[in-house]
Amino acid sequence: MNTLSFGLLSLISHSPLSGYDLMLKIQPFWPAKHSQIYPLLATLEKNHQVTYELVSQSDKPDKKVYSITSKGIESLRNWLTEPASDPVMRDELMLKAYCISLVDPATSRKLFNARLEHYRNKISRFEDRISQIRAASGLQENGFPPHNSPNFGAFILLHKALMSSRTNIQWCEWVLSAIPPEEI
Amino acid sequence: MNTLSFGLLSLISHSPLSGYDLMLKIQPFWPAKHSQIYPLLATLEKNHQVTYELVSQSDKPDKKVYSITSKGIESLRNWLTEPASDPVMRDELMLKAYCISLVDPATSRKLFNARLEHYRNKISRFEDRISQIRAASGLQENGFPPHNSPNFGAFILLHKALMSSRTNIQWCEWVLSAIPPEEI
DNA sequence: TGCTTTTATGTATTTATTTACATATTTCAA
DNA sequence: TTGAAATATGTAAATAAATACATAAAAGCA
Repeated sequence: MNTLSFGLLSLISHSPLSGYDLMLKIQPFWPAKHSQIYPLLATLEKNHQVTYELVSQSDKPDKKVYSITSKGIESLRNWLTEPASDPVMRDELMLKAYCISLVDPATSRKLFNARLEHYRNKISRFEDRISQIRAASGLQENGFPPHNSPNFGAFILLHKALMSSRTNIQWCEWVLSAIPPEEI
Repeated sequence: MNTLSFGLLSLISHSPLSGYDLMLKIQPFWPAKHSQIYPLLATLEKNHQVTYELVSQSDKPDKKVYSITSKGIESLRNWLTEPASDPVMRDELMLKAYCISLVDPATSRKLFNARLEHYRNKISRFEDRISQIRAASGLQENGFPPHNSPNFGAFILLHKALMSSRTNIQWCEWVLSAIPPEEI
């Protein structure tokens, strides 16, 4: 069973989800296309880690909603006792940054401004969802959901995403401050 | 030509490097095994983006040292004008964090303490290398290498790595502060 | 009515990446 | 002196991931 399979199990452990919903929801943590997800769900079902229910929808196409089994929960508990492998980050901008001195300041600025936009767009979504969890859990300023609450995981992940985005924005702005302004 | 090929070109554009050196050097930006790198270098050479020189060593095995050609530089300049694709981050700890409420605080702590160690180990190496560049370029406190200097790229990348590591450490410590202490 | 988008699920093919297999030299430690 | 580790280069096989192919229902628009 590969990491993505455990990731799907992890999401399903919170609440039943369709393959399509899983595909959308797992993107921030472990990007994957639906073509990778559907076959893994079929395998998880074959191994009795999950079950699914066909749900007819009148407004949208029908779907399969997957739920975790007790065997699936057991798999997750076991997986959690093993150390997490190192994170893998692949960012084309890093490779471009290394040889950025080959091009003019205008070309350079474009790259970092685009990335700045990328992170700014993400940040507002994270802030909204943190507020939602705070409200739903009745938390004050610096409060956490309890460690044994399912909200704990989502809460700390949103904070990580928010902190990382803010740091990346700071970095982009710092880099842009060192690129000479375009002359007119 | 894929992203890794451009990454190799980008590193070679600073100074000639062997396949083995490239493999070691590219890890922080675009992890890759030597088995992926050697065939790409052969293709780059076939397309006249790089040339290599056989270098005999008395203390170590002989090696092929690759240098960039003017055609290679042209490829890089062209590539730099295209927008950088979105960064891809895959972190098993994020998937584990999402269902962390399934396990006891002790198991939970182990995961985050291990990750804390991971980032602390990285941070000291980055600080050392930033000092090296500062000294070599004769820079003061808040100074940058000039935008058209090859050092500019390495300098901003090291700062990004340092800033990200610090943020990740803060996040791990913040999470650990919310996990109940182990009872004895 | 025909066109696009979103939701929904799947398979086939190609590309990217990892792991394993293979070889060779030097240094260092048990 | 045998074995491990680092340096060095390569290929083969397996797995992971992306792209493309395929179908379909509903909604909204022109």
